[in-house]
Amino acid sequence: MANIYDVARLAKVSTATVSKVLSNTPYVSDKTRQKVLDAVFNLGYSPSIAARSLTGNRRFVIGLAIPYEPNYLFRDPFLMEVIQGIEEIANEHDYNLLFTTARKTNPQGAYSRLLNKGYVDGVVILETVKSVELDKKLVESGIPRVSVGYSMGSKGNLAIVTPSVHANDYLGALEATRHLLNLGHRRIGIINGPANFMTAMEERYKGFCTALAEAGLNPDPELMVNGDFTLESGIVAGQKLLQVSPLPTAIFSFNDRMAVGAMRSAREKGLKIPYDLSIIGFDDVELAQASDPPLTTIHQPAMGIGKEAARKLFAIFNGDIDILTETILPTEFILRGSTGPVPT
Amino acid sequence: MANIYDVARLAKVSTATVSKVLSNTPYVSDKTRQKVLDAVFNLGYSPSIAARSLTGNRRFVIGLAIPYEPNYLFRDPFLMEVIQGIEEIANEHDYNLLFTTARKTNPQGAYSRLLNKGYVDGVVILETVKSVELDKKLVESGIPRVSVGYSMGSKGNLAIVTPSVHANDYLGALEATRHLLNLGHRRIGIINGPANFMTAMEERYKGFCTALAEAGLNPDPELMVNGDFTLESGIVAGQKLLQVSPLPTAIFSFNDRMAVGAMRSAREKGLKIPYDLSIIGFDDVELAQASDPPLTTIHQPAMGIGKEAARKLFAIFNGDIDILTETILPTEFILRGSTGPVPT
DNA sequence: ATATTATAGTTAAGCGCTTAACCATTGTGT
DNA sequence: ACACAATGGTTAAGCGCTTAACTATAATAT
Repeated sequence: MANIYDVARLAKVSTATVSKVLSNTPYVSDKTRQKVLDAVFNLGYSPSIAARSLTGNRRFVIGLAIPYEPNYLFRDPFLMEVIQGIEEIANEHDYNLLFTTARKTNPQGAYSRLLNKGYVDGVVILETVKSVELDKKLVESGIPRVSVGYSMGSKGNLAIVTPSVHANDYLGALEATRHLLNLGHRRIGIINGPANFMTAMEERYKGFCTALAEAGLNPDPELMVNGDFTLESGIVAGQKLLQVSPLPTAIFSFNDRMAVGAMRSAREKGLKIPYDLSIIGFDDVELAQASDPPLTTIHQPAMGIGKEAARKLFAIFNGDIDILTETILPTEFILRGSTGPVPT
Repeated sequence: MANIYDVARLAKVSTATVSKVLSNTPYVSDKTRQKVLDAVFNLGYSPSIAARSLTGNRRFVIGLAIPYEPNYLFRDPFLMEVIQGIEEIANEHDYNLLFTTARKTNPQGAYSRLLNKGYVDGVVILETVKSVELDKKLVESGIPRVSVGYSMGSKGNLAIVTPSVHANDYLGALEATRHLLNLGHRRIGIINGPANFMTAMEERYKGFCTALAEAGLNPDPELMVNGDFTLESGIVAGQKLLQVSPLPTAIFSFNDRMAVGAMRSAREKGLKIPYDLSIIGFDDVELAQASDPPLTTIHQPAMGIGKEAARKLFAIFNGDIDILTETILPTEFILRGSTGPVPT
């Protein structure tokens, strides 16, 4: 494997010049630059990050801190799309992604590697409430970080400690609920995420409540069940909701997969969607288009969220950002076939 | 952040001794060992991997070489599950995963980073035919590698150059096709992957042809269309197949997502599944259970494939494996509701 | 014409670690 | 007693890169 000396020798320049060319430092003539580039090409040279890192600079790796069990992560198309967005921008900058998922066993172990200076230049955290602790460690370590989700600041009254990117969960849920209310629904079941799992779900719940309040309604605790975002949990949740009496006429699921699960339970109960029961989801993943009927849902710009988060991280690297920002991306109401007027 | 000199100073020994203690080299007295350990603890010291790597040792990172456009990758639940399996085992060994996807622009660039010594200890390749070139480079670089898919050896008559792990695509497809044939279907459309994309698809096609041959049939070129694994491409493929005359009575899609897409086109054409048209998929991803009717399909042990691949890589690290092995995992026929007797 | 600045390149120190080569004890067999 | 090994520890080179400090030349201003 060629190193920088080989390149320098072949191009008949010093290693410093090679280094300059590679890092686009000015004050290198086009001729020299070309010589170096040719040598790089001919030798198939690419710098060792190990050595690069040692010098105390960039590692060209950004960490992805995932406080989920990998099962959650990899099965969740929404999360995957977020990651795709991150990867997209990272790649533009010639960066690689380092994955770290949480583990029941030795949960802090994986993270400590992330925090270890020398591993990554920055971290994108996929937020859950559980990440607060990680957050603290990151703050201490001083590693640039961005949260996909809600920074601590938007939670309690703490100062914002982590710049964050997320969709407008509140408005999205508000709109979803209003849609159902406009269709005449008054008993609306909701399928929430795991209790105390993430702020986003709390925001959606708030949006839901606000819309109800607008219609002079109060949330009925009997009509809320928790799932774990999987389709299976949606089936169970749907079954639970469909044995409450009087029956809900609509279900608002906080993600699409559980919504599709609920559709399944409804079908098994002989209910026709949307005639007997309306169902609305959240996220707008591929599954939402594939279901039968296609799912009315709230679109989240998943890829955009990921890209935004990555861009923000790079902006922090460059020092050209107030790092305490919170970026909120709009959601979009997507009308498909799973919602209809309340049955008479 | 403390470095090894700080530890050495505090423990009143040389850095060499600290290094020995940390790497469990013999010939250090218990007393000295303890002094060093105390110093390490008090300073919260942990060695910089950058420096460690420079010296030519382990990086605790394995690379994931993904010769797909990220769009393919992240939207493919099957691939994601494979990766989850890899991640699972990597984590057990305290390793992290480094992602590298292919790019139209500068396609070799991303990889060269992977190959760069100093980046990763080993590589898992998600195989496509396109990866052959990468394969060669990896062989040259001598980085331990495992392919999820077919090694070059199982393709032409080349010697096996990369240990590999994959499902028995041939038998899976054979079984799927036999199932349709047993139901009386004689005109079977197939939705293949992108042409010349990966060996796995060729194997499935072979299995399909063999089953046909058993029934005394020949594949009809008109009844094969290519998709790109997405649901959308499945819709298009379905439309194409459903305007061939005489109409196929069954469709075998080489993955589930396209199968569900084809179900959509069938529905739009007013065909009832499985009464007017049988559809069978491949993979058995979550979507297969969620579709209506649930999809009959061939189960691939995606997570198992990933785990196996990772285990194999670690075995190579330890030197306790004949690295030229090919591991084939069984598929399983999953009967659900999308296939039925040929319409009369 | 001279001083100044911009441009183009080099030299060499050092990032934090591992390890071969070396030195200094202590223990063992004869 | 002495040679010799086993044990416990140190010194210093070097991994491949970046970058501050420096030199040299060309362009521009005064």
